[in-house]
Amino acid sequence: MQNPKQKSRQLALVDCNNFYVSCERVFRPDLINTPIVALSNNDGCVISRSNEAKALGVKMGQPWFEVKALAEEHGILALSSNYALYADMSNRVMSILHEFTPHQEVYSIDESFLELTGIQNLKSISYQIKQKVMKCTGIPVCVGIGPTKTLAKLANHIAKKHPRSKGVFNFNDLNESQKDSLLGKISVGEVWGIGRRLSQRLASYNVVTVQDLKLAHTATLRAQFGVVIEKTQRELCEHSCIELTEVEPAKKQIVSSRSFGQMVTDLNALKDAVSLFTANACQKLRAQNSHASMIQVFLCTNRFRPELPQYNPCISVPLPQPSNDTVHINRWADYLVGKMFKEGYQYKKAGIMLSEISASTHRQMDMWEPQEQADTNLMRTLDAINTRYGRGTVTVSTQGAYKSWQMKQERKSPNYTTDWSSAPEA
DNA sequence: TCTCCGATTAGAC
DNA sequence: CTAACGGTCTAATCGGAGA
Repeated sequence: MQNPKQKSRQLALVDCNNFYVSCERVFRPDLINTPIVALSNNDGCVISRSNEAKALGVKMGQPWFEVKALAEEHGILALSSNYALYADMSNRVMSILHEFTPHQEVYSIDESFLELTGIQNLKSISYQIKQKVMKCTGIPVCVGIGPTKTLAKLANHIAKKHPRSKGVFNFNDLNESQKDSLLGKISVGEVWGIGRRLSQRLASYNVVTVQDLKLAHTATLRAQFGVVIEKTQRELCEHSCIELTEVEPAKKQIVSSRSFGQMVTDLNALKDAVSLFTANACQKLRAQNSHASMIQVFLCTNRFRPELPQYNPCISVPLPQPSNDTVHINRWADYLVGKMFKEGYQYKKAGIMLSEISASTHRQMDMWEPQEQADTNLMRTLDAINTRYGRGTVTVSTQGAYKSWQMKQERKSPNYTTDWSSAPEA
């Protein structure tokens, strides 16, 4: 029996356009019409493109060195990613969206689902959302509305793609035959949850368009592709199976790792790098009020250079008791790096993973090992300073090895929103 | 045979 | 001049080990 309330559900997916690039443009309005891209860590790959850059054929995820010639030819400007800036802009956008409904799921740095069920004149509300976000943050967004998350996502895709929609598309406004014909024109790969591999495999079953997937034989689909796709199909049929998650669940594992700007051969540099990763991972752990009881540390050589000797060691250790103390966990991490390290390899990446994560509240305390209290105060202070003045302001130790592994970021914009000294001169 | 576990796969952004 | 290719996270699934 279908719940009649569910039928009239109105879910919006608000997605920022070309988010990282748009953030950069807020502080560099002179770049409004130039083709620009933002690069991943180490200036490795293109991860955000302005419309002009897309039009010139720059692909998402493309390695920068492949794009370089094209970029020089057409004057495409590349910027190193500035996550402090993007996170800050994201927070502003998300809090504005929150003003339109109490029921919001912040799905990613640039997307939010909003429950708008029961609200009248959705079209006008959607334009108000767009305008308010633009006015208050300078970030352009598109709004897609549908009866399920999957359809809201698809509606957003349509809003982005068709200029006539002016950035807003409501799937619920269509009649049945309009829906059929529209879904028949969109390829399955555009559906949330259907990636490249699945699209390819689906094609061999003659499932090519969204409409094909909607009408596919459910039992076969499930047998061949699993439960996830069955949910997706139901969502396309307007049966909501994926709920709004308004409170972000605590992470079950926390990884902090990074490729280095250069190859690293020195043990102390590796230890230095891992100690910073450990500090970041532990801060995330404390931010969600958790403790971890398993830590894993890994080193990697450069897999893109198969002619060089390869070595990718990885050790995990269970902690005697759960911890979120940077100093404590770093002692283990440091020890593990030393244990795994072998001369004669050029290391390109390292990292730490914290797992077996439990809530701090119901942590088993070991009655024979008191102490701790002093350390948690230290950690609180550390977090406060780093939150106030930026990540990495205070770290556990670094004897200057930093520069030998530091990320390559040759094209970073200033920290406009988090650093006074970066503010443009009046 | 059942269950548990780690590794692998696929997807998102 | 050359070499240069991200980082997190989750859920499902699979195959082997052990009960």
